[in-house]
Amino acid sequence: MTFTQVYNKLLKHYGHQDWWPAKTSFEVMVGAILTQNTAWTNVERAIARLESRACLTPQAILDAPLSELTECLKPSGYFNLKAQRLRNYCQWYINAGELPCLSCIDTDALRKQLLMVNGIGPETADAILLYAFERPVFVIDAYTRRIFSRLKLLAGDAPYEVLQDQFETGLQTDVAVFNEYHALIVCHAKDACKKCPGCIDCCLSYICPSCKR
DNA sequence: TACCAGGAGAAAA
DNA sequence: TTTTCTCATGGT
Repeated sequence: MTFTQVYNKLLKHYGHQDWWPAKTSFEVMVGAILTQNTAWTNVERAIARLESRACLTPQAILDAPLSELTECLKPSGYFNLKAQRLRNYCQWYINAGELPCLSCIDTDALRKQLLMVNGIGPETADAILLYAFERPVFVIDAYTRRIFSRLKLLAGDAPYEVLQDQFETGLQTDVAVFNEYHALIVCHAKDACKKCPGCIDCCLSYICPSCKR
């Protein structure tokens, strides 16, 4: 099976996902940081708290007392860590001139800048690049490693950039496809057999070796 | 009760 | 250089 064939099967099975679930590009950025090792439902609560306190702008996040910021972030877990990471990101974002200036920067250069912000790793940087800046970069997450190593399309333990390169060369360079594909992978992973975390359901013609479903 | 969730960075080996 | 530990809440 090829990357394109998997994509087509997932799309046919689950339909369009309409990602990223956010009202603004800055909200996408905030969500990308808050979702680190955290279920999205908890991130939604934290974002709602930020919004209710008018803290959903970069300057408001920097101006808010740390205690208020951590209080907003509590539902998403790691609140002390994420408060600092969010502030680091907002400081960089404002200094860099925000969306109008950053939109003019080459994707590779922008990615390097993002990775220099403490708290922004490869996956978070790529989620921001793809879903907020609409750049054609493929997001590799734990689900992608698990599913595609089981399909024997990837080596699950390979470095992040190696896997990303394999995806990007195996697909047409298309922001819309990269956007949809990652969303479908997450959707599929959540839908997979609950008794056997990580197994792949029948829509990919794979029988879980543990549960024999 | 235990485990997992849309990771990243620091510390230890 | 690679592996392990820490951060933390909420749902199942």
